[in-house]
Amino acid sequence: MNNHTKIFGEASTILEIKKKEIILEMGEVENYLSFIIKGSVVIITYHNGNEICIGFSIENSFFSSYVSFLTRKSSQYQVVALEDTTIERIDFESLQVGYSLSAYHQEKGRKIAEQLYIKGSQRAFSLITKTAEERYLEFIETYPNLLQRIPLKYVASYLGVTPVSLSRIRNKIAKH
Amino acid sequence: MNNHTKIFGEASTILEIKKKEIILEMGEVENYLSFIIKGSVVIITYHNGNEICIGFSIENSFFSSYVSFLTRKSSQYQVVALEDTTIERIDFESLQVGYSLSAYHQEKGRKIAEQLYIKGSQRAFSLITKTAEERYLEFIETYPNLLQRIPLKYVASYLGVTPVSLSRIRNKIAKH
DNA sequence: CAATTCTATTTACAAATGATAAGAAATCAA
DNA sequence: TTGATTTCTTATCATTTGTAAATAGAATTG
Repeated sequence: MNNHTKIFGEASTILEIKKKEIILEMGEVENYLSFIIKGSVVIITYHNGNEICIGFSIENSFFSSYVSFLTRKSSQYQVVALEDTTIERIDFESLQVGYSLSAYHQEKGRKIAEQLYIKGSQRAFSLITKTAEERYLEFIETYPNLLQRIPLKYVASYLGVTPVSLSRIRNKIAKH
Repeated sequence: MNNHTKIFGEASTILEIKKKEIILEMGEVENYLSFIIKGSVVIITYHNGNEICIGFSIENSFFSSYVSFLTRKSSQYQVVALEDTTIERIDFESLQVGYSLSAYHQEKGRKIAEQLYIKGSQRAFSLITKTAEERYLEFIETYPNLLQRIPLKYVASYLGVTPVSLSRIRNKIAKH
């Protein structure tokens, strides 16, 4: 990963994270906007004792507990590395300094917000319009081979179903 | 509405829309980012012949078929006025010109994207973590008295259930 | 390598939601 | 206002999904 050109410029830092390492705890304020150079992370929350997967990010995409980052309030989510992962990240203050320096940085910040909006919006669209089975097939399209890289239980809660239900869906599809 | 200070400045226009009027057709490219001065709009799509409500916007909030607006691709959504509505809106080109003129405009654009992200993200969170009943109660909290202003069927599909199911939920709540 | 822990599947039953149809209530338009 | 249309509720039955428990399979750790 030596040929990675920094996304955020000088103010950012490169970080290596081991698999299963917690990048952000629930309740903390998210202080970073991050870009994945290699690996994958999952954003999780807990509800009635169940682990619920809010979203994944893989190489060449941004992640953050972004609402916490934007609002400076404590995060509803935990962020965990699913594999050994390398990220580039910039802290909130440095980013604001960047914004204040130039329209270029403002534009970059806007485009990241827009990109994250598009991703989140497609998620909500799927949850509303599609069945669990359709969402599973869509997941496979969107994240080819991620299925082989991470535990199924995350995929299940990401799709909004239990692991048991996902198992039934996979079984049904396999029978075609 | 004469005391409305323009959000987008000179390049924007004020528009009055009658109830039930279609502001954007499905398949068209969204050319505006809009701010509601008075009234409400609903963003709709159709799936398997069913009308599905993607989201509402009410006075003092922004709306757009935003993914279409950002990507310049045809809109998956229709936008309709739920009541007689007054909006201020700016077209894509003018907004880009604004962006190119100053960091101030870039910042404004970024903040709108962030605000829309936060709204969308809370939606997905609710769909994943909450039951239909909980989402209904949350809806009432988020949009007090909107229930009295618009047809229930939109609320149902917004919550991700059928009108029949919503009716059962309301019945159950009323019995407490 | 063995033991332990974590994941995934399967089954049986319960609960929630969907589909359809019928009728009541509300809204709209002439 | 009156009739027509749209919206909302209720009932029935089918389907999906959830819960719990048992088991099998993987992965991890010492």
